Amino acid sequence: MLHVAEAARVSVATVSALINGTATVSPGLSQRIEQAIRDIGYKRNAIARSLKMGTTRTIGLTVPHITNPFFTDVVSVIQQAFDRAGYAVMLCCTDEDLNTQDDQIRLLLDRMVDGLIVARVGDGAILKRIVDDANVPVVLLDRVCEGVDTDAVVLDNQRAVFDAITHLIDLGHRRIGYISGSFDISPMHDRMTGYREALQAAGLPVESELVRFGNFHEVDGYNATMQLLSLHDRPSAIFSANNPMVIGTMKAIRDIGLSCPEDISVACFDDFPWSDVFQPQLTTVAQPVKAIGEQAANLLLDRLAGNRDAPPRKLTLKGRLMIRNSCRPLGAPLGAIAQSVSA
Amino acid sequence: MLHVAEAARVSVATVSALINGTATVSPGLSQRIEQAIRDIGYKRNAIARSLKMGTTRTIGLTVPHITNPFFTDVVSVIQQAFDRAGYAVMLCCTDEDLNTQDDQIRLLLDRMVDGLIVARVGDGAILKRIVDDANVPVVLLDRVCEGVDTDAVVLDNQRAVFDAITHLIDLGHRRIGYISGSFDISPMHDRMTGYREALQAAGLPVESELVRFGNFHEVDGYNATMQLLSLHDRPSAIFSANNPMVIGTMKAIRDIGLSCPEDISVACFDDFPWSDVFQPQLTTVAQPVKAIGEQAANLLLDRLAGNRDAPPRKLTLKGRLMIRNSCRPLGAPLGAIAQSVSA
DNA sequence: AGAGGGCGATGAAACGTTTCGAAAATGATG
DNA sequence: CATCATTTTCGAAACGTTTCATCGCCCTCT
Repeated sequence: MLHVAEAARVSVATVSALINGTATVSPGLSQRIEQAIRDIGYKRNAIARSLKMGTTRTIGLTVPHITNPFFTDVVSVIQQAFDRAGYAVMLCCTDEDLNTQDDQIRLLLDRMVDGLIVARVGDGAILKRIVDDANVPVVLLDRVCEGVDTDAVVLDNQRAVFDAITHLIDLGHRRIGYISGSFDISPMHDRMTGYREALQAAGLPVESELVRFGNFHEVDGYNATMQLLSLHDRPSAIFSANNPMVIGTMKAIRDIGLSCPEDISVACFDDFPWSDVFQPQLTTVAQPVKAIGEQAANLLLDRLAGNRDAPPRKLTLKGRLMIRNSCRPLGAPLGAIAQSVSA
Repeated sequence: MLHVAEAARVSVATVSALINGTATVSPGLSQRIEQAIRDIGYKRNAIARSLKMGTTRTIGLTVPHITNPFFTDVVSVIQQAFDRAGYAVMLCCTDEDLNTQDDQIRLLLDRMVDGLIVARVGDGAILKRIVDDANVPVVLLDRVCEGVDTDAVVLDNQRAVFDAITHLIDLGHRRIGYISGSFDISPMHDRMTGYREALQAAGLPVESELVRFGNFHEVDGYNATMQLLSLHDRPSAIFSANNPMVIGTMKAIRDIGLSCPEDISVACFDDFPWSDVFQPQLTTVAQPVKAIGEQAANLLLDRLAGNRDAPPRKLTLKGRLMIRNSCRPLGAPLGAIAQSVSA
C-alpha cells in the first residue's frame, strides 16, 4: 500500500479510503490510485488488516471425522455458506480425541478466528472453559453439552430412534440388537433412550445383552455385531447408532455367513448417497444435513453480524425414517419384503 | 504481552525472548514472567506474529467437491498431516467452478497462507498466473496442468483405466460404454486415453456413440447412462470415470428395469468404503488415497521447511483394480460370476 | 471582503508481535 | 580495584493496515 501511495503521489490514508470506500476521494486521485494498484499488482494484506481490525473473517470448524458421511455433508454445506458470506473456514478433525480437540481449538483461537462451530468430543468441561474465556461466538453442532450455554443445532435423536425401533417392532421383531457409541456425547445418550422407550412402549424388555458399545468406527461395529450374532438367542434385527459402525455390521453379517434381510434385519443412523442403489437398501434415519449445516452457519453468521447478546438459541431438527428393504417383516414369507419398501 | 511485561516488571522484549526461547533469560525473571502469564491468562496473538514474521503456519487446500469420497479421504489425510506439523488448514470447495476457484485462491493468498494444495478445475491459464505471482509453494493434486511447473501428485490414470477396460474385455465384453468428465482436467483426458488404448490393443473399434460426457455429478452419470442404454445396440458394460457419476449409472440401470451384473456390467473409478458389503459389489479402480494425501502434504511441508529451489517434483502413483462381482463374464452362465470375484 | 461550512486529503498513532543494536549488569582477570 | 569480556535486559523500529484529528481549500452567505 505504501508503494501504491508513492506511485500515485498520495498518502496511504487516501489509498485506504478508496479501497474501503470509507471516505470520498476525488475522481482524479481515484484514477491515479487505481492505475497504481493495477501497475503494481497490489493486494491488500489481510493479516495486517486483521490485526488492526480485530477480525479475521475466518471461522473454525471442528468435527470428529470428516470421513463420516454425515459430517462430510455438513462440513460441505457449512463451507459453502461461509464461502458465500466471504469467510474462510479452518477445518480440524479431532478423531474423537479429547486432547486433539483441545489443541485444535486453542490453535484456532490463537489465530483469532471470529467464531467457532464445534461438533464436540468427550467431556464438556474443558470445552466449556476454553469457550468461556475465548471471546468469540460458538455454535455447537450435533452434540450439545450441558453447562455450555451457547447456540446449538441438534437432531431430535430420541424421537428418531424411537421411530426406527418402533418400525422394527411393527415388522414383528422382538429381539433387537443395538450398537451405540459411548455415552459421553449427548446424541448417543438420547438415541439409547429412544431405543429403550420404544421397547417399553411396546411392552418389550430391555435386555442388556442386546446392547453393545463401540467407539464409532467400523471395526467397533464389526466386533459388536459379532458378539450379538453369537448370542445364544440371537437378535432378529440390529440397529447401529452411526454410519461407519453399520459397515462393520454388514461385514460381520457377511463373514459369519448370514444375509440381510433374510437372516437378520439391519437399520442404522445416518443416510448416505448409495443407500438406494445397492442391495440390501438400508433402512436409515436420515438427518437433514443441509438444514443442519445451514442453520449452524446462520446462527454463527448472525452472531458475527453483531447480534451478540441474544440468549442462546437451540435448534432441534427432526430426522426422517427412510424405510427400505434391509428390514423384513418377521413371520411373513420372504416375498413380502417388497411390500414393506417405500421409495 | 504488554500487560505481562508490566506485571512481571520487565520489557516486552524479554517476554518475547522467554516465550520463543530466542535468548536466555535469567531464572529469576523467567519465573516472574511465567507467573504473570498464568495470572493474566496470556495467549500469544498469532495474527500479530504472522504479520511480523511473514508466515502464518496455515495452508490453503482447494478441492472440487468434498463430498466426492476420493476427495473426502484425501482431504482427511492432508488435514491430519498438517495438524501433526502444527499447521492449520483452510479448506475451500470450488464446486468444479473456475471463477469460484479463482476467488477462493485469491482469498487464501490474501490471508497469507504459507502454501497451497490445489485440485484444480477448468483452464489452467488463470491458475498459472495466480500461482506465479503468489510467492508461495503450490502442490497440484490429482490434476496437473501444463504450463504450471510445480510439485504435483497424480495417478497413472491412463494405465489404471487401461487395466480396468482390459479386464472387461477379458470377460468377453466387446461394446463397453464409457462416461467421462470434461477434458479440461488432465485425469479425464488420460483416463479416456486408457480406454481407447485398451480397445485398440484388443483390436476393438472405438465407437463415439459409446462415449458420453458429464460434469462429474450424479445426474450427469444418470443422463449419460440413459443415453447409452437406449442405444440401438446397447453396450454390455459401462465404465464411469468418477464415483458420483456411477451412482447415477446405477440409478439409471435400476430405473430402466435392468439389473447389474445380469443385464449389464458396471465398473468405475474410485473405490469407496461400502463397495464390498452391498450388492452388486462394484469393480473399481482404487486410488491410493492415503499415499496421495501424504505425498502431497510431504511435498508441501518440504518446501515450507525451506527447500524452495529444488526443481518441481511430479509423483505418479499407481491405481489398483479391485475386481468384484459387478462385471460378469459374457457368454458364461450366471453362476460363473462368483468365480470371477476375488477378495 | 471576511467568516463559516463542507469536502478532500493527510500525518501519525495504533494493533501485538519480533528483532537488532545498544545498554546494563555480571563475572573474570590482571 | 580497574578493565575487559560475557551475559542478560531493554528501547525502539518494523510488519501493513485503519482511523481519527487536523489541515487546507473552495464555495457560499452575509
